[in-house]
Formats: sequence, structure tokens, C-alpha cells
Amino acid sequence: MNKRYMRSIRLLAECYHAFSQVSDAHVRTLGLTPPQFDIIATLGNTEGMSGKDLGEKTLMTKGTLTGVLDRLEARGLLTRSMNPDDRRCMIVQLTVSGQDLFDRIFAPHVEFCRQPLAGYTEEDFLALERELAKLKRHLDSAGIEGT
Amino acid sequence: MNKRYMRSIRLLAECYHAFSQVSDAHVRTLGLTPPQFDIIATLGNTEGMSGKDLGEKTLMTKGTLTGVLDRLEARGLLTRSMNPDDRRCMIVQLTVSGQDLFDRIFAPHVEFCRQPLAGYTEEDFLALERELAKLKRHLDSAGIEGT
DNA sequence: TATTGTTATACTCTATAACTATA
DNA sequence: TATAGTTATAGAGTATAACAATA
Repeated sequence: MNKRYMRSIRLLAECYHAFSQVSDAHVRTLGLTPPQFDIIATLGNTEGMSGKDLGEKTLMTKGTLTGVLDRLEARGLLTRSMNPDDRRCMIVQLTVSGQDLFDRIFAPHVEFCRQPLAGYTEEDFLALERELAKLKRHLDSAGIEGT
Repeated sequence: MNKRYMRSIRLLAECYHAFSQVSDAHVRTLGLTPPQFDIIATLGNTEGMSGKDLGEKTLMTKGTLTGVLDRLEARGLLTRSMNPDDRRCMIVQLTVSGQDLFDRIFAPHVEFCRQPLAGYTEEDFLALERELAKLKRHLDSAGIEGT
């Protein structure tokens, strides 16, 4: 049983790494680090969100998030503004230039990363999705806290 | 179709992240960083291997590997020695102390990380394994080069 | 010439904890 | 007291490229 477990987990890591290598290398050609792309992708086509939400979605701790946001803000890709309803919170939003970058790179990036799976059928994706959703359900219910 | 693809990939990332959070946090309580644990786990119960092999298995570039190995060597957990057959290569091996560390922490770590999947049956693992193996086959055949 | 590994540089991310300001 | 976010610190990994030794 432990053997089956280890084989599955090893495969999970290998798949993720293999995918990341393709994705991260492409992201860097776009002039962003993977965490930076993650932020841009999360904020794209939204009204903006708090740093807390952003941290939960991207799985970054708040200290890390501050640094990543600093660099993106310095490049004029996003802004931080006060939330009048709760002045402890900020609202992080893409600027016009940031949304424009998102529009230019997001879809092509997805398309680029999808290439290795060009041979996948609808049924292949469905089967994969089913197993991963089940796995995620178990992992989540074990009570993993973000941040 | 792209929607199915994105859902699967998002799930892959989420599962890996959720698992990593459990695993990495536990690894750090053992006094190792995740890359360091990766090296120890790869070298455990082997005769040792070249830096090249180690880099391929752990997906680290050679520059990164040098740094990680430096820190482990400084702690007396592994040694680097010359390969007499090809003096460009080194042979990286756990020391007695390194193998001892491996023996003490590896199985408990696996057991710890397995907890969230305590409810998984043999069939659950088999189905997951099947889908991930298929995914890996496709990702690999796309020609991803390590290093 | 190609390969293995080290060195050097500069940057980014990370963990951690103390701190500020709000609530 | 608790929460959102910043700051500070120190370390670790990363990309990249130049380099030495060997093949």
C-alpha cells in the first residue's frame, strides 16, 4: 500500500515538475518570474482583490507577497490602494498597462503550455480531472492552512 | 477543450502545492530544506552517483547543485570524491552519518505525508497512478530537457 | 570540441519575527 | 486582542555565463 502511495506521489511531483519546466521557461521569456506571472494571472480580468486574498490564491506568505508586489508596482503593472471599508486592507489591481500585459501574454502562455498535451482527448482530460479532484478533496480536508 | 485543459492543470498545481505544504513544513522540522531533503532521499540506499545524475533526478541545474551539495558536505552528510574512470565526474555519496539520517527520517517522513490520504483505497491509488502515468508520458515525450 | 563541475554575479524568493495601523 | 500589511534579517535557491580540468 505504501508502495502504491509512493508511486502516485512521485508521479504527481514528476508531472508537476515537467509541466513547470515548460511553463516557467516560457514565463521567463515573457520577462516575468513565475511568482510574478502568478500574480498577474490571478489579477487579470478581475476588479482587484486584497493582499490577503491574493496570498491565499497564490499560496504566498504575506512577507513574500509584499516583495513580489513591490517589483510589479515599480514596473507600473499594478497599484495598491486603500480599501475605504477596512483601512487595514489594500486593494491590489492591475493598471491599464498590467491588464494589457495580461491580455497579451496569458492566452498564448496557456496555449504554449498545452502543446505537450495536444494528443489528449476530452475523455483523457475528464479522467485526469476526476482523479485530481478526488486527490485535492482529500488533501484539503486534512486541514492545510495557507500562510 | 481549453477549459478542460486548464481545469486539469490547475488541479495538478493545487494538488502539488497542497502536498508540498505538508511535506515541506515537515522537512523543515527535520532541519533540512526541501532541496536538501531531495538530495538525501535520492542518495539514500545507493552506492552514490555523479553530480550529473543527481542533477537530472532532482531537476536542479549544476550551479544550484554545487551550492546545495556544499551545505550538505559542510554538515558531514555527504562526500564528493573523484571518479577514477572519468576524472571530470565526481561521485557523491552519503556518509555514514548521512545514511543514518536518511534511515531515521525517510520512512517517518513518507508516513507523515501519507496521512491526508489515509482514506485512499488500493483502487483509488491505482486510478490516480494510471492517469498521472499517462500525463507524464505525454509531458516527457514533448522533449523536456533537464539542465 | 564537448562534457563535468566550480565560481561569480545578481536577483528573487523564502521563513521568521517584530512592528504599525487599523478593527 | 486580532487582523492586514510592511519592514528587517538572513539564508537559500535560481538563472546565467565564464571558467578549469578532463575527455
